[in-house]
Amino acid sequence: MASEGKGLYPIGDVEKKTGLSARQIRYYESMGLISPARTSGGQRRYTDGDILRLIRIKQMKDSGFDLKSIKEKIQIFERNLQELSVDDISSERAVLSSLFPVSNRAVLMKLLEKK
DNA sequence: TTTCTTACA
DNA sequence: TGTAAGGA
Repeated sequence: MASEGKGLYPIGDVEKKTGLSARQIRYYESMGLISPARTSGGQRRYTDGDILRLIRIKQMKDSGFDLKSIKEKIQIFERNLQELSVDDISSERAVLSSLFPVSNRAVLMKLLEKK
């Protein structure tokens, strides 16, 4: 990739890593699903977390969910994630890096639970 | 060359 | 969602 190892990637790298078009990535940002950083020149810079988030969005999109549903799910997921105690999960990274793992099905259900 | 915004034969 | 235009 153009910026391997830095931890921040331009949109071209994100297209390759997520399989989403730059058009879609920018559109999702306008819809409030992601908030990438900007360089002084105005170019977007995505973190690994942003990319993981986009991959989850793509999976839900491919599963037939509309953007509205996806946005709600992610907001619920992340709001609940902040409220989870260390008793439920080993670490936040473990959850973020695992795209709906079967081994953590119970925790996943808890994260997606509507409050 | 890559990315950005705006706009739609 | 894709793509063209025009600038950075």
